[in-house]
Amino acid sequence: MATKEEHILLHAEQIIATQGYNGTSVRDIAAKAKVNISMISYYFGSKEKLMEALFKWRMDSGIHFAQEILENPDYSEVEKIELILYNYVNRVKKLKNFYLIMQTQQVISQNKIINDLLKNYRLRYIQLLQLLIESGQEKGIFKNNPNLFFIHTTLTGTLFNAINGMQLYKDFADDEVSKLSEAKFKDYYFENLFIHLKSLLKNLLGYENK
Amino acid sequence: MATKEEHILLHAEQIIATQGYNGTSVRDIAAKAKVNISMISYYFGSKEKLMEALFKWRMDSGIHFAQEILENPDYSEVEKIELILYNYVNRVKKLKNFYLIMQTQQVISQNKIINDLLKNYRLRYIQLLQLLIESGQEKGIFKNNPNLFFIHTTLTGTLFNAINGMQLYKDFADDEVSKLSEAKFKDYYFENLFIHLKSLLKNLLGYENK
DNA sequence: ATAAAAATCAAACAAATGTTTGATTGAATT
DNA sequence: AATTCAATCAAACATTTGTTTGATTTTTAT
Repeated sequence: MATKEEHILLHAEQIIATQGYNGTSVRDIAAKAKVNISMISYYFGSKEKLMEALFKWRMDSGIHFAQEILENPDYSEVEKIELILYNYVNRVKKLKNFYLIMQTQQVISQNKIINDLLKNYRLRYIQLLQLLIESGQEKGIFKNNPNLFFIHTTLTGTLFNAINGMQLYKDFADDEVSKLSEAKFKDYYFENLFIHLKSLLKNLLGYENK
Repeated sequence: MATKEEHILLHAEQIIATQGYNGTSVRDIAAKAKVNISMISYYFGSKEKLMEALFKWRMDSGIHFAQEILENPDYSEVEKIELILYNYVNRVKKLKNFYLIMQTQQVISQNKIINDLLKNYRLRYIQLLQLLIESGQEKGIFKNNPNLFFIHTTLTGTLFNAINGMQLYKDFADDEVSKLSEAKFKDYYFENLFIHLKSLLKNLLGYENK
């Protein structure tokens, strides 16, 4: 994708994340990206197609990493699932704004293309988990047989919900933590989030620490 | 609250849940509720104040039940926390549409009153969990000391995310389940969701089955 | 039955919306 | 240097938006 389109998408993402798709006008986007209003139609065709372009752009690179980990024979099942989880957490941390948009679009999107992208994203992630968990169960590494679908619901739900909760977490943290810089606090927050999610997985699947 | 206002709120809730606040016009609401457009201003003052009224209306009855359970000396900590969880799950099941709205507003709301309501709702729930967990830890019923904030994030996140996943779950379920009626399937889904959440809590807090 | 109050209505309002137009500028190609 | 193509712009467009108006109907109270 050309650099000008990315420039617009980048700014659109920021503003749509905080105001929502319907709460953001093409004039808002144009102003934020410092381009003429007509450039949105010029580059994307319409506001709706800009949104579709944003989703295609951001979701493209999504599953590849996890797929590679899954096929790598050098890792154990425990290592694989924790690596995939770690990657997921870091992706959400890095693409915070996009995952906020995903969260709202999952509820209210009427756009078929976006709905299909969202559905496929979920399906692939669940199937990936399924392969990994079944493999671990066969080898006796995972002792439990939990509900696959709800595991995914919990991982994704916790991650999504955690993005909204960052500010509130600061109020709960002790003085040391709340004095951290914005970036340092973000690191701290997502590190603890990862630890929490790891412990969830460990209990759900029933495996021992390495 | 008078019955006519409730009538409007009820229909507004339905349509805002599927289209979002900004994606729903007062004409949409008026049409759905079969009232004249000007009735929205007449009864609520404005579209925004209608939204505030919806939040006040639905969130009012929220925490009372949990508070009563907490103060009841007849229950053990394990019973208390599972009762509160059960009540929470059923509330989400019953007020599905409102919790969908909550989910999106948590991300994009610019309304101070709604933001404050949402924040207080979270805070009270976390504090309630804190009291319960500390009490259980003192008595040695809860063996672990997990991150309180992230427990709440997981419970709420799982529940919220589960609302969106209901349809997808049907695709994963076996024939028997997918043949169920809409209402029966909803019962089945939320029952399994409750079991899943209970198992999460049990592992996180570290207690044994009754 | 009459007066007062509450509820409903179609119509109008200004403002904001997404998109298109047609002219103008800039860069690349011949 | 002339021509072609891509990019940018201010202005205009038809709709849709939330809200208000002022008249009319319905309900309530006297």
